[in-house]
Amino acid sequence: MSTSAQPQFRYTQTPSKVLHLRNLPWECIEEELVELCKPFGKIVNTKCNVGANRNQAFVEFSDLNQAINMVTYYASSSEPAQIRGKTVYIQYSNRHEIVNNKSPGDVPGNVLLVTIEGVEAGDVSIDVIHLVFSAFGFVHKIATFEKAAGFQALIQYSDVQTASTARDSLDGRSIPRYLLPSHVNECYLRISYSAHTDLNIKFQSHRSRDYTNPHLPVNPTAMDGLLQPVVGPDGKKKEFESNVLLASIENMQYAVTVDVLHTVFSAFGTVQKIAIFEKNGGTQALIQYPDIAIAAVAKEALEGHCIYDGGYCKLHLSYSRHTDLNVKAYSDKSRDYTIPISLAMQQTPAAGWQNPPGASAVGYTSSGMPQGHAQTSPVSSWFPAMPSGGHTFVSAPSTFPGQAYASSPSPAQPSPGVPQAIGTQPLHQPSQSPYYGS
DNA sequence: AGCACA
Repeated sequence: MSTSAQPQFRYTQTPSKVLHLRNLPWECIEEELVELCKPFGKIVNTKCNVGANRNQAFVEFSDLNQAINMVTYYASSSEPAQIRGKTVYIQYSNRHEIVNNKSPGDVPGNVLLVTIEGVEAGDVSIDVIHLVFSAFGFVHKIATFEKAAGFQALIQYSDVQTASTARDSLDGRSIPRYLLPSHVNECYLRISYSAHTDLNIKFQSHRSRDYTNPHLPVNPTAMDGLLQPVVGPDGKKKEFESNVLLASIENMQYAVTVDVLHTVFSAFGTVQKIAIFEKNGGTQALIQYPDIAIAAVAKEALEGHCIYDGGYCKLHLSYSRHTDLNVKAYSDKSRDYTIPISLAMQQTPAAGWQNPPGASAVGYTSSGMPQGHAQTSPVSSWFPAMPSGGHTFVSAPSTFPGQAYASSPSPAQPSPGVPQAIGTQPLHQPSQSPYYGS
C-alpha cells in the first residue's frame, strides 16, 4: 500500500489527456470550456453539454502533461475553476480520447449550409431566405445553388454563435407559407454547418448576395429573376400602380411598429421608407419600395394576411398616390432606410438602435437588410425551443422597442403572433433571453 | 457534483 501525501489524489483515476468537467452551467458553450482550459495547454477536442442535465463536458489536451497541470493546479488552488460563476469540478476522464461522432456538418462554423426541401429553386427567393435568417443576426452573405441534394443556400454570419443559434432554431422548421408561392405547401429547412468561413460573392444577383458590400456590381440578367413574378398569369387589367403601398391595419390588437412592418415588407425587396399614421381611428402605413414591380409582388402576397396569428393586425393593401415619401429618418412612426444609419441616428437619436457588427455599409438599403438585427449581447435573444402557440413571426431582435412584444401573449390571453400560414410551428420567437424563457 | 452512443 503506497501512502499518498495528497489525499485528493487517493481516489482519482489514472491521468488522462481527457478531462471530465462537471457542474457546468446549463448549455455551457465550447468557447467557455476552451477559455478555462487553454492556459494549461493545447485543446484538441471538446465535447460539451453531456449528460442528462447537459452540464458535463470533456476536454482533450494534446499532451498528457497539460491535463496533469490543470488538474494539479486546481487541486491546490484556493480559487476553484469557474465558468459563469459556477464552480467546475475537474477530474481525469476514464477514457483516453474523445470519440468524436461529429460528422463534418456538425462541426460548428459561421457559415450554414441550408437545404430547402420540397421546393424548386425559383420558389424561395433569396430575399425570403435573407429575411428568415436575419432574425438571428446580421447576415453577411448568401449564396444559393442547386445540387443533387436539392435547392441549397450558404448563409454567412459573422460568428459561430449566431450561426448555431440560427441552426438550432430553424433546423427542421418550415418557412412560413405566406412567404412562399401558393403552390408550395411546406418547405423544410435542413441545416448543417459548412466548412466555409468566408463566401466569395462576385455579384449581387438572384442567386447570391453580399450584404457587407453595397458597391458590389449587380448582375443585371441575374437580377431579372426577381421581377418575374410581378405579372400575374391572369393578364388582368392593372389598376393605378405605385411603388408606394398604403396598408390599412385591421383589428390591431397588438402594436405594429416600424420594425415589424419593415421585416414583413422586406421579404419582397428593399423597403426604402415607412410611415405609420392614424386615420379615421384606424392605423395605416405607407411603405415605399424602389419600384412598382416589387410593390406589386408585396401587395399581392400580403393582401388579407395577418401579421399575427388569430386574425390580429390584418393587412389591406392598395397603391398610394405617393411615389416618394417625405419622412423623418428615424422616429417611432417613420423610417428612412435610404439614409445611412449613422446620419439618421444623429438626426434623431434613439435608444437601443445598433449597427450590426462589422456592417460598415450602414447606408446600404439592399433588399430586406434588417439593419436593426444586430445582436450585440452574447446571449441570443431567440428562444429556440418554445412550445407551439408562441409569439410573433416577425423577427424581434433585442433592439426592438420593448412594448411591441412585452404586450405579446401573456398566458391568459390568446397568442398573437404566429402568422396564420405557419400554424403551430412558429419560425421565430422573440424572447429577451433563452435563459428566462422557461 | 460523478463519465459521452449520437
